[in-house]
Amino acid sequence: MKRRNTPSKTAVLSVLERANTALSHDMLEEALDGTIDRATIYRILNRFCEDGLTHRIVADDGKQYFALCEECNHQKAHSHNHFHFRCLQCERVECLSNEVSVNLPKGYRAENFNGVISGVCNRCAVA
Amino acid sequence: MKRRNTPSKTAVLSVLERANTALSHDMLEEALDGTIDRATIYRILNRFCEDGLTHRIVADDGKQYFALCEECNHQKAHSHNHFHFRCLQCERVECLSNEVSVNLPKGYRAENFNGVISGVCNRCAVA
DNA sequence: TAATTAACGCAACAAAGTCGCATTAGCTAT
DNA sequence: ATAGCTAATGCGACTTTGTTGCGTTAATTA
Repeated sequence: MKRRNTPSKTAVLSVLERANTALSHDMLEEALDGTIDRATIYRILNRFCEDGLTHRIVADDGKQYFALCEECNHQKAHSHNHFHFRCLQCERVECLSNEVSVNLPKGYRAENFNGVISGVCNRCAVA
Repeated sequence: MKRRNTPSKTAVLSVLERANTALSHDMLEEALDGTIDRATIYRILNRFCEDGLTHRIVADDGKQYFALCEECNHQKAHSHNHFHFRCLQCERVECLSNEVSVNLPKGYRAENFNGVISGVCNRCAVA
């Protein structure tokens, strides 16, 4: 099952590239002017995650956000141990550069790290 | 709008007390043998969160988990800056004691911390 | 250029959570 | 005790988020 290049895939990718934030499905759908079907967008995003092109963040609003992660892209063993900040006002979800290490109790094996801090970003704080 | 003591509220509270893990809505519903209405459970849990009795964790499965936090209970200014571990096998969600401090960029104001690590817990790892 | 099959669009579905509304039942003050 | 106020409940409908089945379309490759 090799991947194919389709206009939809290219379009989603370019939206993700232009935004330097993590995007939710509905943000993408809006950016794409509703030209691509809901299910298709979800499938494209899931494929991106499988291929390690993007990573998935589940924010405290319960929604999935997708961000392409350049650093992790080339090194296959990606850790993604960084936080994301979600602004409650402008709803932007951005990566925080801080790498965080949490040491688990003995015998625990980590598979996925999901850290989100929500609040007000500096742009919205001044306004 | 003062709170009232009802059997439902007491029941939910006692289930949360007995479990020393965070529980999702459906876990509670099951533990209560379906005696309490879905909506009611949700409302009780939301009230608990408002009152600072429990805190809400949104895990990477997109579901809300509720845990009563004894330490934070008495001190009103609760930070909750600790991680939670969700086992992909037994589905238990437990608090990790490590307090984590993430320093945000200048001008950012944190309102909520939501850190979840999923993987395999020590009980399930041996099995 | 034909064959293969990944990707698409559409529709239906599932799960999680919320909300409106009529009814019930805690609390409080008589 | 008891009457009155209104918080809490149960039911149903609804929204949102995400997935899946299926028939069709189109990207690759030989």
